[in-house]
Amino acid sequence: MKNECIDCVCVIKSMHTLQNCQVEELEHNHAVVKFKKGNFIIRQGMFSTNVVFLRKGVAKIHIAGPYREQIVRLVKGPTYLGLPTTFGDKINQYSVTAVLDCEACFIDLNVFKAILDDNRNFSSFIIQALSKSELESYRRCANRTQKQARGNLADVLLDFSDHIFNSDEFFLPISQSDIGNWVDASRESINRILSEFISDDIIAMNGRKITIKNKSLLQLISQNG
Amino acid sequence: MKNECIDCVCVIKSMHTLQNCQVEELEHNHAVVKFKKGNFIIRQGMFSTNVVFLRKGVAKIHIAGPYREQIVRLVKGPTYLGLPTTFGDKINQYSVTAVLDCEACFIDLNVFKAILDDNRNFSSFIIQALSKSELESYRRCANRTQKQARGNLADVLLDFSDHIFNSDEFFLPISQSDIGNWVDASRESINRILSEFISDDIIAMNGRKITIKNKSLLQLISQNG
DNA sequence: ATTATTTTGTGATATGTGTCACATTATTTC
DNA sequence: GAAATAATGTGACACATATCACAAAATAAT
Repeated sequence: MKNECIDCVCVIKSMHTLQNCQVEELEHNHAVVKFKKGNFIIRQGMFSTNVVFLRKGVAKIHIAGPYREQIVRLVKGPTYLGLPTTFGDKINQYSVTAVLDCEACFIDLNVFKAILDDNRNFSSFIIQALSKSELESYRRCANRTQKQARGNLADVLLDFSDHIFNSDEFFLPISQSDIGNWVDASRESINRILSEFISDDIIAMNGRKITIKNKSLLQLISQNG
Repeated sequence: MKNECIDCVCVIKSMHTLQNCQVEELEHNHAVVKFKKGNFIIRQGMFSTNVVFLRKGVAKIHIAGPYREQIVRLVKGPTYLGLPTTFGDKINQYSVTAVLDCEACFIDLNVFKAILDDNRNFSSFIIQALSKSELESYRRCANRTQKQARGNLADVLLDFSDHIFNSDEFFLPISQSDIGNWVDASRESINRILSEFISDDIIAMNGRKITIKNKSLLQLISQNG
């Protein structure tokens, strides 16, 4: 358990000025928790005084919409999870659920803030992370609304392949209805398009195992709606 | 021109620790520029070493999508404009266009960063602003995708009335096609729904002047899709 | 003022996808 | 390992909205 924080990516990245005493303070004010897939890591509406750092695993961020839960993004550790939720309010503004087994580090908010105050590199690291994240949501917005289901599903598959699993062969971590919810399509549409992709020999499916067989065509579909 | 920065909302908010020398440094490293409606304030793809603070006016943030420009949000001064764009990259990642006459303050990025480093209150103010902004985009995402055109248009009208103009009577600052683009509907649909709202006596229109006549009904429509 | 351009208004039609319905697997759960 | 629950497959159909096609206003440009 020793030196856990030292190994944390975000700590490493701002190591040059994060003093040993600060690392130690982190060390004594955090708790590493494991989550099996399907479990909540952060729950909308709950009171919280922690910052959460996702060390390992994949999780979905979802928020209560007017009718149903809406998945807004999928994240992969290592990354901070609860920054936007934690800074505005002490009540969590969205939920995070593990879609694969996860390991998360809960840091006391006050300790986190104190280190943020003491350490300019750390705070600028956080500012950059938040900025990137917002940019990403702009891009997603532009993509999702302009493409139709085929293109968005292609995007999701490419995202899994390129960013989450770094392989052309992977197990779908979420159900088809979740994919549908995420890209704003019905479960049935996702299913139909997947079959279509299979019969067009773009992918192969074996249960939830997906093999991308024609990536360039998939990229084309992703681009052309 | 003196004491311009002192009057800036963001400066005021972090005044307790922003030292006079810092304000002065801001004072000497910024430029206030006026924009007529329709003009670019920030242009995607352009090199920039400034942080932009929108002092007055209303502007739209839009980003190049796969097919067309996509409006992602409307903002009203006073607010920072280019934070996400400026921190990741020196190339602007999206555009901002004045939809009403605007007044923006261009601050040198290095000066801004230096003050950020020196001033913990200021940087935590920025972190909070970014967090809020990201939260907002989650919420918008959940709303837009789950509601249909009527509900989204109702949202837009309420947003104008409640947040931008603070009045039940206002001039639409953007065209119907822009509204359509923003809420992911066609110009024609927006037009038809507006007519519907008029004949249902929910709003009145006189050119671009809108009068909300039945706000509670509008709120109902906003909630129920 | 007169032309050019952008916005708005409205029908007719096409179409992508949602919804419903039900059968068939997988996967939990006890 | 049986029962219960959740996740898939796939057809038939409905429907919200996009698209196309023009006409009429309203703005902007010369």
